[in-house]
Amino acid sequence: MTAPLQSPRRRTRIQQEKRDVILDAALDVFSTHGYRGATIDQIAEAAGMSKPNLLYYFKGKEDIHATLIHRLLETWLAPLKELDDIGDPLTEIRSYIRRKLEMARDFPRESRLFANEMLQGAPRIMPMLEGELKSLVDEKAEVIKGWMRAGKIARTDPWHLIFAIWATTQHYADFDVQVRAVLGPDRGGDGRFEDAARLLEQLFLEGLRPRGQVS
Amino acid sequence: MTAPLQSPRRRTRIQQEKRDVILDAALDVFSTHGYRGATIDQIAEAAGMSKPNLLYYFKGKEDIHATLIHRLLETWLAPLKELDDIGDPLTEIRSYIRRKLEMARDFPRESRLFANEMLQGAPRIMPMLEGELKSLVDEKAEVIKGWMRAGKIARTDPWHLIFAIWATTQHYADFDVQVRAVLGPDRGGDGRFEDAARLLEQLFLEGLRPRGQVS
DNA sequence: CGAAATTTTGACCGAATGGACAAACGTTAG
DNA sequence: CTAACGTTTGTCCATTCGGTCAAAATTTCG
Repeated sequence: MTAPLQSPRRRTRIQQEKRDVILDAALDVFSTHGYRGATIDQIAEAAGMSKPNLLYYFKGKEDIHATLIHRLLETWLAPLKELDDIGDPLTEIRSYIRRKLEMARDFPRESRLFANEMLQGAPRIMPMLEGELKSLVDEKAEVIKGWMRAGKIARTDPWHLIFAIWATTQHYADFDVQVRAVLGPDRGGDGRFEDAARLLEQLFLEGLRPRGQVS
Repeated sequence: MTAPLQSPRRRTRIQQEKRDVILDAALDVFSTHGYRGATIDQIAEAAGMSKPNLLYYFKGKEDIHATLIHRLLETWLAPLKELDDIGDPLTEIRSYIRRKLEMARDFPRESRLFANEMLQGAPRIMPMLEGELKSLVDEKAEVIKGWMRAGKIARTDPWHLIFAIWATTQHYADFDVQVRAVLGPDRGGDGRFEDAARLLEQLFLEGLRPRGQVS
């Protein structure tokens, strides 16, 4: 009867478990149908419980989605944060690409949830894009610029470089169906991520190899 | 009273016009909310007509969406088809990137409609992906392989190379909000496509510059 | 055990949804 | 003018939607 939702501390272990089950089911539904296309009934069924039961754990559709988005963003920016000023630039970039590609492989639903939000015009996370995300990217762009000034990598636009890394890696989560369909049953298996990694490493590392100007 | 829908030939000019207005409105709605998230009322309002009036021109929601998808696919594959065996490989690839980037700039809604379909698992165009698209990509991959064998460009996986071009260019349509937000009001203006073009050309052309093996 | 708290559910509600229909409106050619 | 055809809309319908509620079932704990 009492509402277990607002209190900062989740009480029972059951509550935490059920919330996780719901969020997992909701991630399935939201990531494939978007916010408006998803229904609570669908989520409830996927979570193996009745709709009122689900609404006992979450205030409503919006609440579930917000929780999901919030969780997502925490892990989403982690790889970029790790991009470090110390260490060999090209190694750093290769590591970043690797990490992003692993995320596309291991958390494709999260990637699609994010993509859906973008396609809809990011109505729920616009402030975060203009705030936290922009700050982080600007900061890392400065790091990359430093590498360019030092002649460690070729000069180019750091922001668009980051976009290119995002685009190419997330593509394997967001457009997974297309990738599989085009590669066919033979090459579309688990090996596609290694193949992608090879191509992307060559592309970015060779594309960024320093040349020309002397430091 | 008579149904003007099924006959292959559209009769009046009014019918053609109204259908175009509806499709334009529907493209807005479907591309931002996905199939399930879009509503006929929404489309009708965006098209400036009543719902029954809209349903006079199209059999239903499915019909509108199918027409839209069908139209989209015709123009979507055109750039890749133009990728030609004749001509300098690097120039061909640069042209292809340019064309794809122009499409992201000029037809972002079409790109988002396609992206939405992918996120949903491509339920309505799976056969086309495995058929027409795969054939075309396989064909062009052969062309690219020829260039590699001839030592014109560096050896790499042609399929994933194509994926990388798709991903990076369509990113500017599908993730437009994010790109704008991160670049900020100053750099997020119209110039972002030229900046993107520069980065992508450098990335792909330098990343693919032939080296090592002699032909 | 048994009482209190937690969890689950069936029934229900108003609003929105995709769609049907016939009546009304407009246009045009004889 | 008017009959025929094309176009538009108000009304209606069954279903689904997000969400509520009180009662029932279950768990927890003294």
